[in-house]
Amino acid sequence: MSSYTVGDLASMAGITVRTMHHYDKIGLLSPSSRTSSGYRLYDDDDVERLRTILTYRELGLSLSETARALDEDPEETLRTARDRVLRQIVRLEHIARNLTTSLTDTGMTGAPAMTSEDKLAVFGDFDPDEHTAEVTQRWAETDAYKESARRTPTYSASDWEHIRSENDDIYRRLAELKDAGAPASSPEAQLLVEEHRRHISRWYYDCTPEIHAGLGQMYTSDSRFTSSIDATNVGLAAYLSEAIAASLDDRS
Amino acid sequence: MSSYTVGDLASMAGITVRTMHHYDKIGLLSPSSRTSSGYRLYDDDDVERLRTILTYRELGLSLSETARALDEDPEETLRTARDRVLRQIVRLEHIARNLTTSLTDTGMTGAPAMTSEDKLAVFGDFDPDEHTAEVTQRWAETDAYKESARRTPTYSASDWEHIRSENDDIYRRLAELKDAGAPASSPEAQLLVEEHRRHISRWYYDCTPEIHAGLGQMYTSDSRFTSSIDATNVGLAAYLSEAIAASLDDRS
DNA sequence: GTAAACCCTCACGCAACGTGAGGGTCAAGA
DNA sequence: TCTTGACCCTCACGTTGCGTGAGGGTTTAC
Repeated sequence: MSSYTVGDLASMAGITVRTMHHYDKIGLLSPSSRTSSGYRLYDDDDVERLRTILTYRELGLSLSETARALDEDPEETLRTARDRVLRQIVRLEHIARNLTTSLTDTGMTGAPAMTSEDKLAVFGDFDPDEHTAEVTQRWAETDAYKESARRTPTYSASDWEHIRSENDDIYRRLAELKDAGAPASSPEAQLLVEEHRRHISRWYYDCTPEIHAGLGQMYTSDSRFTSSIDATNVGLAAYLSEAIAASLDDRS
Repeated sequence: MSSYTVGDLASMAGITVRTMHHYDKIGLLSPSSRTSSGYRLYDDDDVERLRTILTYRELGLSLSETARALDEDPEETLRTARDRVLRQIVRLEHIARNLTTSLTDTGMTGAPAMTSEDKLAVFGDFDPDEHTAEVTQRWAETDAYKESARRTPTYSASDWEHIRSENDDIYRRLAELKDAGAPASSPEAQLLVEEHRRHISRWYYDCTPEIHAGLGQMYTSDSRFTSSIDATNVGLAAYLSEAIAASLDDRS
Protein backbone atom coordinates (compact mmCIF):
# COMPACT_ATOMS: atom_id res chain seq x y z
CA MET A 1 0.00 0.00 0.00
CA SER A 2 1.91 2.97 -1.23
CA SER A 3 0.89 6.59 -0.96
CA TYR A 4 1.66 9.58 -3.08
CA THR A 5 1.73 13.34 -2.65
CA VAL A 6 0.01 15.65 -5.10
CA GLY A 7 3.25 16.30 -6.90
CA ASP A 8 3.97 12.60 -7.29
CA LEU A 9 0.62 11.87 -8.79
CA ALA A 10 0.60 14.97 -10.95
CA SER A 11 3.91 14.22 -12.59
CA MET A 12 2.95 10.59 -13.01
CA ALA A 13 -0.23 11.52 -14.78
CA GLY A 14 1.25 14.38 -16.73
CA ILE A 15 -1.07 16.94 -15.19
CA THR A 16 -0.40 19.85 -12.86
CA VAL A 17 -0.71 20.08 -9.12
CA ARG A 18 -3.30 22.74 -9.66
CA THR A 19 -5.43 20.27 -11.54
CA MET A 20 -5.26 17.88 -8.59
CA HIS A 21 -6.31 20.70 -6.28
CA HIS A 22 -9.15 21.48 -8.61
CA TYR A 23 -10.39 17.89 -8.67
CA ASP A 24 -10.22 17.89 -4.90
CA LYS A 25 -12.18 21.09 -4.58
CA ILE A 26 -14.99 19.99 -6.85
CA GLY A 27 -15.06 16.61 -5.14
CA LEU A 28 -14.08 14.62 -8.17
CA LEU A 29 -11.00 13.16 -6.55
CA SER A 30 -10.22 13.85 -2.92
CA PRO A 31 -7.17 12.35 -1.23
CA SER A 32 -7.94 9.41 1.00
CA SER A 33 -5.97 11.02 3.80
CA ARG A 34 -3.86 13.97 4.88
CA THR A 35 -0.66 14.25 6.90
CA SER A 36 -0.72 16.04 10.22
CA SER A 37 0.52 19.14 8.48
CA GLY A 38 -2.23 19.04 5.90
CA TYR A 39 -0.46 17.47 2.93
CA ARG A 40 -2.71 15.49 0.62
CA LEU A 41 -2.01 11.77 0.51
CA TYR A 42 -3.34 9.53 -2.25
CA ASP A 43 -3.45 5.74 -2.15
CA ASP A 44 -3.66 3.14 -4.88
CA ASP A 45 -7.42 3.39 -5.16
CA ASP A 46 -7.07 7.09 -5.75
CA VAL A 47 -4.54 6.38 -8.45
CA GLU A 48 -6.98 4.04 -10.08
CA ARG A 49 -9.74 6.59 -9.90
CA LEU A 50 -7.54 9.28 -11.36
CA ARG A 51 -6.68 7.04 -14.25
CA THR A 52 -10.32 6.50 -14.99
CA ILE A 53 -11.00 10.21 -14.72
CA LEU A 54 -8.26 11.05 -17.16
CA THR A 55 -9.45 8.38 -19.54
CA TYR A 56 -12.92 9.87 -19.60
CA ARG A 57 -11.48 13.32 -19.98
CA GLU A 58 -9.52 12.18 -23.01
CA LEU A 59 -12.72 10.81 -24.44
CA GLY A 60 -14.15 14.28 -24.30
CA LEU A 61 -16.37 14.07 -21.24
CA SER A 62 -16.70 17.13 -19.06
CA LEU A 63 -15.75 16.80 -15.41
CA SER A 64 -19.36 16.64 -14.29
CA GLU A 65 -20.10 14.01 -16.89
CA THR A 66 -17.04 12.16 -15.70
CA ALA A 67 -18.27 12.28 -12.13
CA ARG A 68 -21.55 10.76 -13.21
CA ALA A 69 -19.84 8.19 -15.38
CA LEU A 70 -17.76 6.99 -12.45
CA ASP A 71 -20.92 5.80 -10.75
CA GLU A 72 -22.38 4.18 -13.80
CA ASP A 73 -21.92 1.20 -16.01
CA PRO A 74 -18.52 1.54 -17.66
CA GLU A 75 -19.73 -0.27 -20.74
CA GLU A 76 -22.54 2.16 -21.27
CA THR A 77 -20.12 5.00 -20.86
CA LEU A 78 -17.69 3.54 -23.33
CA ARG A 79 -20.43 2.92 -25.84
CA THR A 80 -21.63 6.49 -25.63
CA ALA A 81 -18.08 7.76 -25.80
CA ARG A 82 -17.37 5.73 -28.89
CA ASP A 83 -20.44 7.02 -30.67
CA ARG A 84 -19.34 10.49 -29.87
CA VAL A 85 -15.81 9.90 -31.09
CA LEU A 86 -17.12 8.41 -34.32
CA ARG A 87 -19.30 11.40 -35.01
CA GLN A 88 -16.38 13.65 -34.28
CA ILE A 89 -14.29 11.75 -36.80
CA VAL A 90 -16.96 12.13 -39.45
CA ARG A 91 -17.10 15.81 -38.81
CA LEU A 92 -13.34 16.25 -39.03
CA GLU A 93 -13.12 14.14 -42.17
CA HIS A 94 -15.68 16.37 -43.76
CA ILE A 95 -13.67 19.43 -42.83
CA ALA A 96 -10.44 17.87 -44.04
CA ARG A 97 -11.97 17.04 -47.41
CA ASN A 98 -13.14 20.57 -47.91
CA LEU A 99 -9.77 21.91 -46.86
CA THR A 100 -7.98 19.72 -49.32
CA THR A 101 -10.16 20.77 -52.21
CA SER A 102 -9.83 24.38 -51.20
CA LEU A 103 -6.07 24.05 -51.19
CA THR A 104 -5.75 22.26 -54.50
CA ASP A 105 -8.23 24.53 -56.22
CA THR A 106 -6.57 27.33 -58.08
CA GLY A 107 -9.04 29.86 -56.78
CA MET A 108 -7.10 31.53 -54.05
CA THR A 109 -9.34 34.51 -53.80
CA GLY A 110 -9.62 36.63 -50.72
CA ALA A 111 -12.14 34.29 -49.15
CA PRO A 112 -10.41 31.10 -48.12
CA ALA A 113 -11.88 27.69 -47.58
CA MET A 114 -15.08 28.80 -49.10
CA THR A 115 -16.36 26.76 -51.94
CA SER A 116 -19.91 27.71 -52.75
CA GLU A 117 -20.97 24.48 -51.13
CA ASP A 118 -19.16 25.53 -48.00
CA LYS A 119 -20.90 28.82 -47.87
CA LEU A 120 -24.21 27.10 -48.03
CA ALA A 121 -23.15 24.55 -45.51
CA VAL A 122 -21.98 27.05 -42.97
CA PHE A 123 -25.26 28.84 -43.17
CA GLY A 124 -27.28 25.69 -43.23
CA ASP A 125 -29.06 26.73 -46.39
CA PHE A 126 -29.47 23.29 -47.87
CA ASP A 127 -32.41 21.35 -46.60
CA PRO A 128 -31.44 18.61 -44.20
CA ASP A 129 -33.55 15.54 -43.77
CA GLU A 130 -36.89 16.82 -42.57
CA HIS A 131 -37.41 13.98 -40.24
CA THR A 132 -34.12 14.31 -38.50
CA ALA A 133 -34.72 17.97 -38.07
CA GLU A 134 -38.01 17.04 -36.46
CA VAL A 135 -36.36 14.49 -34.25
CA THR A 136 -33.60 16.79 -33.22
CA GLN A 137 -36.23 19.34 -32.44
CA ARG A 138 -38.22 17.04 -30.24
CA TRP A 139 -35.28 15.72 -28.39
CA ALA A 140 -33.59 19.04 -28.03
CA GLU A 141 -35.23 19.43 -24.65
CA THR A 142 -34.11 16.16 -23.13
CA ASP A 143 -31.12 16.16 -20.87
CA ALA A 144 -29.59 13.34 -22.77
CA TYR A 145 -29.51 15.40 -25.87
CA LYS A 146 -28.43 18.60 -24.23
CA GLU A 147 -25.42 16.94 -22.75
CA SER A 148 -23.88 16.04 -26.02
CA ALA A 149 -25.47 18.80 -27.99
CA ARG A 150 -22.83 19.81 -30.42
CA ARG A 151 -23.83 21.57 -33.56
CA THR A 152 -24.97 19.12 -36.12
CA PRO A 153 -22.26 18.85 -38.71
CA THR A 154 -22.96 20.18 -42.13
CA TYR A 155 -22.72 17.44 -44.67
CA SER A 156 -21.91 17.77 -48.32
CA ALA A 157 -23.98 16.32 -51.10
CA SER A 158 -21.75 13.27 -51.30
CA ASP A 159 -22.00 12.85 -47.55
CA TRP A 160 -25.74 12.80 -47.76
CA GLU A 161 -25.60 10.34 -50.56
CA HIS A 162 -23.49 8.09 -48.42
CA ILE A 163 -25.78 8.48 -45.43
CA ARG A 164 -28.81 7.78 -47.55
CA SER A 165 -27.33 4.64 -49.02
CA GLU A 166 -26.28 3.41 -45.60
CA ASN A 167 -29.78 4.01 -44.34
CA ASP A 168 -31.41 2.37 -47.34
CA ASP A 169 -29.18 -0.61 -46.88
CA ILE A 170 -30.31 -1.11 -43.31
CA TYR A 171 -33.95 -0.77 -44.31
CA ARG A 172 -33.51 -3.18 -47.17
CA ARG A 173 -31.93 -5.86 -45.04
CA LEU A 174 -34.54 -5.38 -42.39
CA ALA A 175 -37.30 -5.71 -44.97
CA GLU A 176 -35.77 -8.96 -46.13
CA LEU A 177 -35.95 -10.32 -42.62
CA LYS A 178 -39.50 -9.17 -42.23
CA ASP A 179 -40.59 -10.74 -45.51
CA ALA A 180 -38.79 -13.93 -44.58
CA GLY A 181 -40.99 -14.08 -41.53
CA ALA A 182 -38.28 -13.51 -38.92
CA PRO A 183 -39.78 -12.14 -35.70
CA ALA A 184 -38.81 -8.60 -34.72
CA SER A 185 -37.14 -9.97 -31.64
CA SER A 186 -34.94 -12.38 -33.58
CA PRO A 187 -31.18 -11.98 -33.16
CA GLU A 188 -30.83 -11.03 -36.82
CA ALA A 189 -33.32 -8.22 -36.49
CA GLN A 190 -31.76 -7.11 -33.23
CA LEU A 191 -28.40 -6.80 -34.88
CA LEU A 192 -29.91 -4.50 -37.45
CA VAL A 193 -31.62 -2.50 -34.72
CA GLU A 194 -28.25 -1.90 -33.13
CA GLU A 195 -26.80 -1.00 -36.50
CA HIS A 196 -29.65 1.42 -37.03
CA ARG A 197 -29.01 3.06 -33.69
CA ARG A 198 -25.34 3.39 -34.46
CA HIS A 199 -26.14 4.81 -37.86
CA ILE A 200 -28.14 7.58 -36.24
CA SER A 201 -25.51 8.12 -33.56
CA ARG A 202 -22.80 8.36 -36.11
CA TRP A 203 -24.41 10.78 -38.49
CA TYR A 204 -26.95 12.75 -36.54
CA TYR A 205 -26.79 12.91 -32.79
CA ASP A 206 -26.09 10.81 -29.75
CA CYS A 207 -28.82 8.21 -29.94
CA THR A 208 -29.02 6.34 -26.67
CA PRO A 209 -31.20 3.23 -26.47
CA GLU A 210 -33.78 5.37 -24.69
CA ILE A 211 -33.90 7.95 -27.43
CA HIS A 212 -33.95 5.14 -29.93
CA ALA A 213 -37.03 3.78 -28.20
CA GLY A 214 -38.67 7.17 -28.48
CA LEU A 215 -37.87 7.23 -32.17
CA GLY A 216 -39.30 3.76 -32.59
CA GLN A 217 -42.61 4.85 -31.13
CA MET A 218 -42.79 7.79 -33.46
CA TYR A 219 -42.26 5.50 -36.42
CA THR A 220 -45.76 4.21 -35.93
CA SER A 221 -47.43 7.17 -34.25
CA ASP A 222 -46.19 9.88 -36.57
CA SER A 223 -47.49 9.27 -40.06
CA ARG A 224 -44.70 11.22 -41.69
CA PHE A 225 -42.21 8.73 -40.39
CA THR A 226 -44.43 5.80 -41.18
CA SER A 227 -44.97 6.71 -44.80
CA SER A 228 -41.34 7.58 -45.29
CA ILE A 229 -40.15 4.24 -44.00
CA ASP A 230 -42.94 2.25 -45.59
CA ALA A 231 -41.86 3.68 -48.91
CA THR A 232 -39.10 1.08 -48.83
CA ASN A 233 -41.39 -1.73 -47.81
CA VAL A 234 -44.97 -1.64 -46.59
CA GLY A 235 -45.17 -2.48 -42.94
CA LEU A 236 -41.48 -1.89 -42.36
CA ALA A 237 -42.08 1.04 -40.00
CA ALA A 238 -44.15 -1.11 -37.70
CA TYR A 239 -41.64 -3.92 -37.89
CA LEU A 240 -38.73 -1.64 -37.07
CA SER A 241 -40.69 -0.04 -34.28
CA GLU A 242 -41.44 -3.43 -32.78
CA ALA A 243 -37.84 -4.53 -33.13
CA ILE A 244 -36.58 -1.47 -31.32
CA ALA A 245 -39.05 -2.02 -28.52
CA ALA A 246 -37.89 -5.62 -28.27
CA SER A 247 -34.28 -4.53 -27.98
CA LEU A 248 -35.15 -2.53 -24.90
CA ASP A 249 -37.04 -5.38 -23.28
CA ASP A 250 -34.05 -7.49 -23.94
CA ARG A 251 -31.75 -5.21 -22.03
CA SER A 252 -33.78 -4.88 -18.88
CA MET B 1 -26.29 46.91 -50.73
CA SER B 2 -28.35 45.22 -48.13
CA SER B 3 -27.95 45.59 -44.41
CA TYR B 4 -28.78 43.31 -41.55
CA THR B 5 -29.49 43.61 -37.85
CA VAL B 6 -27.74 41.42 -35.31
CA GLY B 7 -30.69 39.10 -35.15
CA ASP B 8 -30.79 38.68 -38.90
CA LEU B 9 -27.17 37.74 -39.13
CA ALA B 10 -27.23 35.56 -36.06
CA SER B 11 -30.11 33.42 -37.26
CA MET B 12 -28.59 33.27 -40.72
CA ALA B 13 -25.31 32.01 -39.38
CA GLY B 14 -26.79 29.79 -36.74
CA ILE B 15 -25.16 31.62 -33.87
CA THR B 16 -26.60 33.75 -31.08
CA VAL B 17 -26.97 37.49 -30.81
CA ARG B 18 -24.73 37.36 -27.78
CA THR B 19 -21.97 35.91 -29.91
CA MET B 20 -22.28 38.81 -32.31
CA HIS B 21 -22.07 41.21 -29.39
CA HIS B 22 -19.02 39.39 -28.19
CA TYR B 23 -17.28 39.60 -31.55
CA ASP B 24 -18.07 43.28 -31.61
CA LYS B 25 -16.68 43.90 -28.16
CA ILE B 26 -13.40 42.15 -28.83
CA GLY B 27 -13.11 43.89 -32.17
CA LEU B 28 -13.29 40.77 -34.26
CA LEU B 29 -16.34 41.88 -36.16
CA SER B 30 -17.82 45.31 -35.62
CA PRO B 31 -20.86 46.49 -37.55
CA SER B 32 -20.06 48.88 -40.35
CA SER B 33 -22.69 51.28 -39.07
CA ARG B 34 -25.36 51.94 -36.48
CA THR B 35 -28.86 53.39 -36.66
CA SER B 36 -29.61 56.65 -34.87
CA SER B 37 -31.03 54.64 -32.00
CA GLY B 38 -27.89 52.55 -31.66
CA TYR B 39 -28.89 49.38 -33.49
CA ARG B 40 -26.01 47.53 -35.11
CA LEU B 41 -26.13 47.36 -38.89
CA TYR B 42 -24.02 44.93 -40.88
CA ASP B 43 -23.38 45.12 -44.61
CA ASP B 44 -22.36 42.50 -47.15
CA ASP B 45 -18.68 42.81 -46.37
CA ASP B 46 -19.45 42.11 -42.74
CA VAL B 47 -21.36 39.03 -43.77
CA GLU B 48 -18.37 37.86 -45.76
CA ARG B 49 -16.06 38.46 -42.83
CA LEU B 50 -18.35 36.61 -40.48
CA ARG B 51 -18.37 33.67 -42.85
CA THR B 52 -14.61 33.52 -42.82
CA ILE B 53 -14.54 33.85 -39.05
CA LEU B 54 -16.95 30.97 -38.60
CA THR B 55 -14.95 28.85 -40.99
CA TYR B 56 -11.81 29.39 -38.99
CA ARG B 57 -13.67 28.73 -35.80
CA GLU B 58 -14.91 25.49 -37.26
CA LEU B 59 -11.32 24.58 -37.98
CA GLY B 60 -10.53 24.89 -34.33
CA LEU B 61 -8.82 28.25 -34.28
CA SER B 62 -9.31 30.43 -31.24
CA LEU B 63 -10.77 33.87 -31.76
CA SER B 64 -7.39 35.56 -31.37
CA GLU B 65 -5.86 33.13 -33.83
CA THR B 66 -8.75 33.82 -36.14
CA ALA B 67 -8.16 37.57 -35.89
CA ARG B 68 -4.54 37.01 -36.86
CA ALA B 69 -5.45 34.62 -39.65
CA LEU B 70 -7.74 37.20 -41.19
CA ASP B 71 -4.70 39.35 -41.89
CA GLU B 72 -2.48 36.58 -43.11
CA ASP B 73 -1.98 34.30 -46.04
CA PRO B 74 -5.09 32.14 -46.29
CA GLU B 75 -3.19 29.27 -47.86
CA GLU B 76 -0.73 29.00 -45.02
CA THR B 77 -3.56 29.08 -42.53
CA LEU B 78 -5.46 26.38 -44.34
CA ARG B 79 -2.41 24.16 -44.64
CA THR B 80 -1.67 24.36 -40.95
CA ALA B 81 -5.29 23.83 -40.08
CA ARG B 82 -5.58 20.80 -42.27
CA ASP B 83 -2.50 19.18 -40.79
CA ARG B 84 -3.98 19.73 -37.40
CA VAL B 85 -7.31 18.25 -38.38
CA LEU B 86 -5.67 15.22 -39.93
CA ARG B 87 -3.65 14.47 -36.83
CA GLN B 88 -6.75 14.88 -34.76
CA ILE B 89 -8.56 12.37 -36.96
CA VAL B 90 -5.77 9.86 -36.56
CA ARG B 91 -5.89 10.22 -32.84
CA LEU B 92 -9.64 9.78 -32.67
CA GLU B 93 -9.60 6.83 -35.02
CA HIS B 94 -7.09 5.14 -32.79
CA ILE B 95 -9.21 5.78 -29.73
CA ALA B 96 -12.35 4.58 -31.50
CA ARG B 97 -10.69 1.34 -32.56
CA ASN B 98 -9.56 0.62 -29.06
CA LEU B 99 -12.92 1.50 -27.62
CA THR B 100 -14.54 -0.94 -29.98
CA THR B 101 -12.07 -3.61 -28.95
CA SER B 102 -12.69 -2.96 -25.29
CA LEU B 103 -16.41 -3.12 -25.81
CA THR B 104 -16.50 -6.34 -27.76
CA ASP B 105 -14.01 -8.01 -25.45
CA THR B 106 -15.86 -7.25 -22.28
CA GLY B 107 -19.12 -8.00 -23.96
CA MET B 108 -18.05 -11.51 -24.82
CA THR B 109 -16.34 -12.50 -21.62
CA GLY B 110 -18.75 -10.68 -19.36
CA ALA B 111 -15.69 -9.56 -17.47
CA PRO B 112 -15.82 -6.28 -15.60
CA ALA B 113 -15.21 -3.54 -18.08
CA MET B 114 -12.53 -0.90 -17.82
CA THR B 115 -9.70 -2.74 -16.24
CA SER B 116 -6.38 -0.99 -15.96
CA GLU B 117 -5.33 -2.61 -19.13
CA ASP B 118 -8.35 -1.23 -20.90
CA LYS B 119 -7.53 2.24 -19.85
CA LEU B 120 -4.02 1.99 -21.08
CA ALA B 121 -5.26 0.27 -24.17
CA VAL B 122 -7.53 3.13 -25.09
CA PHE B 123 -4.53 5.31 -25.62
CA GLY B 124 -2.05 2.55 -25.83
CA ASP B 125 1.52 2.53 -26.85
CA PHE B 126 0.89 4.40 -30.03
CA ASP B 127 0.49 8.04 -29.43
CA PRO B 128 1.74 10.63 -31.85
CA ASP B 129 2.33 12.87 -28.90
CA GLU B 130 5.73 12.03 -27.44
CA HIS B 131 4.90 13.64 -24.18
CA THR B 132 1.99 11.40 -23.41
CA ALA B 133 4.10 8.42 -24.33
CA GLU B 134 6.35 9.36 -21.45
CA VAL B 135 3.35 9.78 -19.23
CA THR B 136 2.15 6.31 -20.10
CA GLN B 137 5.58 5.11 -19.20
CA ARG B 138 5.42 6.67 -15.77
CA TRP B 139 1.96 5.29 -15.16
CA ALA B 140 3.28 1.85 -15.83
CA GLU B 141 5.69 2.20 -12.96
CA THR B 142 3.14 2.79 -10.22
CA ASP B 143 2.51 -0.02 -7.79
CA ALA B 144 -1.14 -0.09 -8.69
CA TYR B 145 -0.35 -0.85 -12.25
CA LYS B 146 2.39 -3.34 -11.59
CA GLU B 147 0.05 -5.41 -9.49
CA SER B 148 -2.39 -6.07 -12.24
CA ALA B 149 0.03 -5.73 -15.06
CA ARG B 150 -0.50 -8.38 -17.60
CA ARG B 151 1.02 -7.57 -20.91
CA THR B 152 -1.21 -5.28 -22.88
CA PRO B 153 -1.66 -6.58 -26.38
CA THR B 154 -0.28 -4.27 -29.02
CA TYR B 155 -3.41 -2.87 -30.49
CA SER B 156 -1.35 -0.49 -32.51
CA ALA B 157 0.39 -3.11 -34.59
CA SER B 158 -2.04 -2.44 -37.39
CA ASP B 159 -1.48 1.26 -36.99
CA TRP B 160 2.21 0.85 -37.47
CA GLU B 161 1.70 -1.46 -40.35
CA HIS B 162 -0.40 1.15 -42.02
CA ILE B 163 2.13 3.88 -41.39
CA ARG B 164 4.92 1.73 -42.69
CA SER B 165 3.09 0.85 -45.87
CA GLU B 166 2.21 4.46 -46.49
CA ASN B 167 5.82 5.44 -46.01
CA ASP B 168 7.14 2.65 -48.17
CA ASP B 169 4.70 3.61 -50.86
CA ILE B 170 6.02 7.15 -50.99
CA TYR B 171 9.61 5.93 -51.09
CA ARG B 172 8.82 3.44 -53.80
CA ARG B 173 7.18 6.00 -56.04
CA LEU B 174 9.98 8.42 -55.45
CA ALA B 175 12.54 5.77 -56.32
CA GLU B 176 10.72 5.12 -59.57
CA LEU B 177 11.01 8.77 -60.48
CA LYS B 178 14.66 8.80 -59.59
CA ASP B 179 15.43 5.73 -61.65
CA ALA B 180 13.45 7.16 -64.54
CA GLY B 181 15.83 10.10 -64.47
CA ALA B 182 13.35 12.75 -63.35
CA PRO B 183 15.14 15.66 -61.69
CA ALA B 184 14.49 16.19 -57.99
CA SER B 185 12.93 19.53 -58.83
CA SER B 186 10.43 18.04 -61.27
CA PRO B 187 6.76 18.59 -60.54
CA GLU B 188 6.23 14.87 -60.02
CA ALA B 189 8.95 14.69 -57.40
CA GLN B 190 7.67 17.84 -55.77
CA LEU B 191 4.24 16.32 -55.38
CA LEU B 192 5.78 13.40 -53.56
CA VAL B 193 7.79 15.74 -51.37
CA GLU B 194 4.57 17.38 -50.30
CA GLU B 195 3.01 14.01 -49.71
CA HIS B 196 6.00 13.03 -47.62
CA ARG B 197 5.68 16.13 -45.53
CA ARG B 198 2.00 15.48 -45.00
CA HIS B 199 2.73 11.91 -44.07
CA ILE B 200 5.01 13.08 -41.30
CA SER B 201 2.56 15.74 -40.21
CA ARG B 202 -0.23 13.27 -40.08
CA TRP B 203 1.46 10.54 -38.12
CA TYR B 204 4.21 12.15 -36.13
CA TYR B 205 4.21 15.87 -35.55
CA ASP B 206 3.48 19.14 -37.24
CA CYS B 207 6.05 19.18 -39.99
CA THR B 208 6.30 22.66 -41.42
CA PRO B 209 8.25 23.15 -44.64
CA GLU B 210 11.09 24.51 -42.51
CA ILE B 211 11.24 21.46 -40.31
CA HIS B 212 10.97 19.36 -43.40
CA ALA B 213 14.01 21.09 -44.79
CA GLY B 214 15.89 20.29 -41.62
CA LEU B 215 14.90 16.68 -41.94
CA GLY B 216 16.02 16.64 -45.55
CA GLN B 217 19.48 17.77 -44.56
CA MET B 218 19.74 15.07 -41.96
CA TYR B 219 18.84 12.46 -44.54
CA THR B 220 22.27 12.95 -46.04
CA SER B 221 24.24 14.11 -43.02
CA ASP B 222 23.07 11.53 -40.51
CA SER B 223 24.06 8.08 -41.65
CA ARG B 224 21.30 6.42 -39.69
CA PHE B 225 18.72 8.14 -41.82
CA THR B 226 20.71 7.61 -44.99
CA SER B 227 21.07 3.88 -44.58
CA SER B 228 17.48 3.47 -43.52
CA ILE B 229 16.16 5.25 -46.58
CA ASP B 230 18.71 3.79 -48.96
CA ALA B 231 17.49 0.38 -47.88
CA THR B 232 14.59 0.95 -50.24
CA ASN B 233 16.75 2.21 -53.07
CA VAL B 234 20.38 3.19 -53.10
CA GLY B 235 20.74 6.91 -53.50
CA LEU B 236 17.15 7.60 -52.54
CA ALA B 237 18.11 9.52 -49.39
CA ALA B 238 20.17 11.98 -51.39
CA TYR B 239 17.45 12.29 -54.00
CA LEU B 240 14.77 12.95 -51.41
CA SER B 241 17.02 15.40 -49.64
CA GLU B 242 17.61 17.29 -52.85
CA ALA B 243 13.92 17.27 -53.69
CA ILE B 244 13.01 18.73 -50.33
CA ALA B 245 15.59 21.44 -50.72
CA ALA B 246 14.20 22.22 -54.17
CA SER B 247 10.70 22.54 -52.75
CA LEU B 248 11.90 25.26 -50.44
CA ASP B 249 13.71 27.16 -53.20
CA ASP B 250 10.54 26.90 -55.19
CA ARG B 251 8.53 28.60 -52.50
CA SER B 252 10.72 31.59 -51.89
C1' DG C 1 21.25 25.28 10.19
C1' DT C 2 19.83 26.89 6.19
C1' DA C 3 18.50 26.68 1.47
C1' DA C 4 16.01 24.30 -1.97
C1' DA C 5 12.09 22.04 -2.98
C1' DC C 6 7.86 20.83 -1.61
C1' DC C 7 3.18 21.67 0.31
C1' DC C 8 -0.96 24.66 1.84
C1' DT C 9 -4.96 28.09 0.99
C1' DC C 10 -6.88 31.98 -1.09
C1' DA C 11 -8.02 34.46 -5.04
C1' DC C 12 -7.92 36.74 -9.45
C1' DG C 13 -7.49 35.81 -14.65
C1' DC C 14 -8.67 33.67 -19.17
C1' DA C 15 -11.77 31.97 -23.31
C1' DA C 16 -16.05 32.21 -25.32
C1' DC C 17 -19.75 33.00 -24.62
C1' DG C 18 -24.85 32.01 -21.58
C1' DT C 19 -28.14 34.26 -19.13
C1' DG C 20 -30.72 37.41 -17.08
C1' DA C 21 -31.63 42.64 -15.48
C1' DG C 22 -33.27 46.87 -16.63
C1' DG C 23 -34.62 49.59 -20.17
C1' DG C 24 -35.27 51.79 -25.09
C1' DT C 25 -37.37 51.07 -30.21
C1' DC C 26 -40.40 49.81 -33.90
C1' DA C 27 -44.22 47.95 -36.69
C1' DA C 28 -48.88 46.26 -36.16
C1' DG C 29 -53.42 45.96 -34.54
C1' DA C 30 -57.64 47.74 -31.46
C1' DT D 1 -53.43 56.97 -30.42
C1' DC D 2 -52.21 53.68 -27.59
C1' DT D 3 -50.65 49.36 -26.41
C1' DT D 4 -48.52 44.96 -27.29
C1' DG D 5 -44.92 42.05 -28.61
C1' DA D 6 -40.81 41.34 -30.85
C1' DC D 7 -36.85 43.41 -31.47
C1' DC D 8 -32.65 46.09 -29.89
C1' DC D 9 -29.28 48.24 -26.32
C1' DT D 10 -25.72 48.04 -22.38
C1' DC D 11 -24.08 46.29 -18.16
C1' DA D 12 -22.60 42.56 -15.48
C1' DC D 13 -22.25 38.26 -13.20
C1' DG D 14 -22.03 32.90 -14.12
C1' DT D 15 -19.70 28.88 -16.30
C1' DT D 16 -15.66 25.34 -17.25
C1' DG D 17 -11.13 23.88 -16.36
C1' DC D 18 -7.83 25.09 -14.99
C1' DG D 19 -3.09 28.95 -15.04
C1' DT D 20 -0.62 31.85 -12.25
C1' DG D 21 0.96 34.17 -8.71
C1' DA D 22 0.76 35.82 -3.41
C1' DG D 23 1.81 34.84 1.03
C1' DG D 24 3.21 31.50 4.07
C1' DG D 25 4.22 26.81 6.39
C1' DT D 26 7.05 21.95 5.97
C1' DT D 27 10.57 18.54 4.67
C1' DT D 28 14.70 17.11 3.15
C1' DA D 29 19.43 17.25 1.85
C1' DC D 30 23.92 18.88 2.51
